[in-house]
Amino acid sequence: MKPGPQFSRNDLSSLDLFEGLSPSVLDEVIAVTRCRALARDTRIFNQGDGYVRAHLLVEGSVRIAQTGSDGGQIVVRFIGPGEMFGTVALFTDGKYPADADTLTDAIEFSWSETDLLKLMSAHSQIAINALKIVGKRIQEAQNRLRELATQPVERRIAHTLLRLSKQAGRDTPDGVKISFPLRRKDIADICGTTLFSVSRVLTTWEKAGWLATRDQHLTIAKISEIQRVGDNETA
Amino acid sequence: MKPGPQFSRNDLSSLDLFEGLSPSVLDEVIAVTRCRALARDTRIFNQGDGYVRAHLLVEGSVRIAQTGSDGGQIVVRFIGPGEMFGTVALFTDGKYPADADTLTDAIEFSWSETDLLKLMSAHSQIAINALKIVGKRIQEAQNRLRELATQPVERRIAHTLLRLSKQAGRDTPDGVKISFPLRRKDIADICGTTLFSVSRVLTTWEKAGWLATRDQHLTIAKISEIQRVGDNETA
DNA sequence: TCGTCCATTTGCGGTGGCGCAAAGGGCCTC
DNA sequence: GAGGCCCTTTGCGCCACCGCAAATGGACGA
Repeated sequence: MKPGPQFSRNDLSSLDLFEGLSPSVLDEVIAVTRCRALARDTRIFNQGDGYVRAHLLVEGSVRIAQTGSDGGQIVVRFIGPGEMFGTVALFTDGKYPADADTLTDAIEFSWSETDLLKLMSAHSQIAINALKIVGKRIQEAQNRLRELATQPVERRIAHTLLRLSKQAGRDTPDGVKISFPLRRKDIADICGTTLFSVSRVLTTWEKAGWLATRDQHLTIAKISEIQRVGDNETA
Repeated sequence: MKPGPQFSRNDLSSLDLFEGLSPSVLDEVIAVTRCRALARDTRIFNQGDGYVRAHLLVEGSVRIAQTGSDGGQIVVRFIGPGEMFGTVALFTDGKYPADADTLTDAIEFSWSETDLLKLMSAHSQIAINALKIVGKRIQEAQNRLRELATQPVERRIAHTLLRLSKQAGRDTPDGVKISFPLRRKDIADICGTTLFSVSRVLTTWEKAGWLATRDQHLTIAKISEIQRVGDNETA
């Protein structure tokens, strides 16, 4: 195990990637795990970097964003505690396809490509678990593609908020609070529009009392209303 | 091996999914492979179907399309010989996320979820190969997302044609011919626009002598021009 | 308490591309 | 060879959405 905050088998066994592994295998994993603490607004890796590792966020939040050869940018996804990131680069061309930045102070585990490959070769369960994770990501990406291609901005924003509250929502007295710090620009980059359009829509919803923004954090008071906008065609 | 056209180890060993396997393992695979011949315009599986198999197209072409709860439809991808499809459903919720239709007469291999899972558990190389395949798909999906979110229709169409010619292009005296039968509507559903817009753009390009449509097949005479439209911002 | 910085809001104008309707144009069937 | 079917083209009007500029509003630091 490499330097960093302490952790135990339990920290790993609860993760999707290492589900169903015996304690001795977990120990093997731990032996090659690197653990790091990261400050807020740190670039973890750059799009195009060649020295690839698989990452797992233990604590905090991370934004994965992709920039095109023109300036065009999208947020691929936000990462919360317990989620993997930077794994797509593994086993393909060996280059990260996007940038990763911490939005808060964070703690991550990571593994080198070769170490992880050895682990997967020896323990196919890990590879199968990884397939499950990547499969879900693909489904999500395909749904976003369909939304982007067929639905108007308002619906897309609604779906984005619903997805985010499912991923990182915490119940509070005021409603469901999304635990990522979100700027308008971030939301725009997720659902493929401009921060202006997002601002207009969110302001409307805010005035209607459906949600509130405080301190770069969104709290949704009336999920059902958002859901209605997302589903129904007659806004 | 289940009934159907004959095939041998060689047919499998050249496939990405079974790369690097020993002959004896290939025999194991063959033992649980189902092979089918399919007529043109056959529905292979429906979005939402629960009885899931992993598919591999040996010959012909298949369109994977997703329909939303509203009528909105997108083409997720076209499948050519040697490519896998319907694999995302495995290991996730066990339901196909899209429809699959043959565009031509076709031959496919397929495996049941449980058989494939057994194979992967026993031979981690298969699982790792699958990860590579799925990883590429995710990268492609992310690139499409960015394009859809940031680029105007003309550029998206250009990129779509470039991708298709890379995937299924064959050199001919007249240029690169895309071996899928493509209707305007298909192209529109790939790049998130309407068949009208596609028609307008393609007509322009056709008049410029950059490409030709014959018999539902596209032949690109001047790839470089298409490339220029795709890359450059000043059309 | 004031000034600076950053994020957000809001107004206004322009337009890309959608939507529909109607007119071609192949191809197949009878 | 006449009719029907499907795909495509083309014209026209319109509207959702973008793009910019300027105003507003906190948060932070001196």
